[in-house]
Amino acid sequence: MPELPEVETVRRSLNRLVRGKRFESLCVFYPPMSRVPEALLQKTLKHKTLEDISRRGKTLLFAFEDERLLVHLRMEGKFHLRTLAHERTKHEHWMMAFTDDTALWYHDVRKFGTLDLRRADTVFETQPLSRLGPEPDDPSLDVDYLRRRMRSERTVKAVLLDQSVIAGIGNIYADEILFCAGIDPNRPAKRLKRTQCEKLLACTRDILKEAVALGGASVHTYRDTLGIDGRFQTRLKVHLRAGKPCPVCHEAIEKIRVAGRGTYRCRRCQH
DNA sequence: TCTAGGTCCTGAGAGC
DNA sequence: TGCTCTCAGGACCTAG
Repeated sequence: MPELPEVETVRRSLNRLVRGKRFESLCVFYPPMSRVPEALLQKTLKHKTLEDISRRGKTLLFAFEDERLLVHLRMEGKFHLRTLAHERTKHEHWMMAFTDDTALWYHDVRKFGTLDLRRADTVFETQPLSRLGPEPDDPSLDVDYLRRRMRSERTVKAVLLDQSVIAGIGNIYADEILFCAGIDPNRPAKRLKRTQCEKLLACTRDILKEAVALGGASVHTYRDTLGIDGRFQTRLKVHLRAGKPCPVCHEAIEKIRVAGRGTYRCRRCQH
């Protein structure tokens, strides 16, 4: 599933493929996916130039001059650049055509992805982006902030997955970050000590930075826009490794359920 | 206000 | 072989 590193990889690919193209039309084949009527998208974006594609958390922002098209890939969303003559396949749910007879097709087996529209001057002041916490590399994300947000009855993993705390962390990286920090995902967040918050923050930054550099992790069905696999999956130490030996102590990795999510941990290394 | 759980959705895999 | 059931999970909504 695309988390921050995978969405960042998609963003970079899309910038290479479609930046500078002019909007011609947009067709939504599965209406519940779009929070804006198709006619309004057409009217608002018509003849505007796609100047840039940026990212906030796991959301992609297509900058069409003074408008922002917000795309969330959720579980399985991916893009393919095709010609206008392409025949729609079963899982392609919307398509954005450009004036050069190319089109960006959105493919999503589970239909969880979303499409939204905001004005550039208010995009960060309105939901959903206004709810997001700092990016992992944001200087405002420091130990004091993290300790404040960890004053919760919830488990550490639930807090890490909360996008209003840190934007961009999903299930895979939450498991890897907690293993790196030696923290049990089931531990109540409020019981973390300052040194553990420091370690958690350092691991968050290190792991996400490395994952971005490697093009994300190709697990489940994720591939970037060009169909190229990421390489971070070879660095996963606990996620999807139930029953396999811990790379540190060789105890078997166990799979449990935390915050409603399948969670992998080493009982011996994580406390 | 905070938290947990249900919901959306489809394909893969297990079990019979 | 074919059917049914369960599981996977990000974000939003609702109930307690």
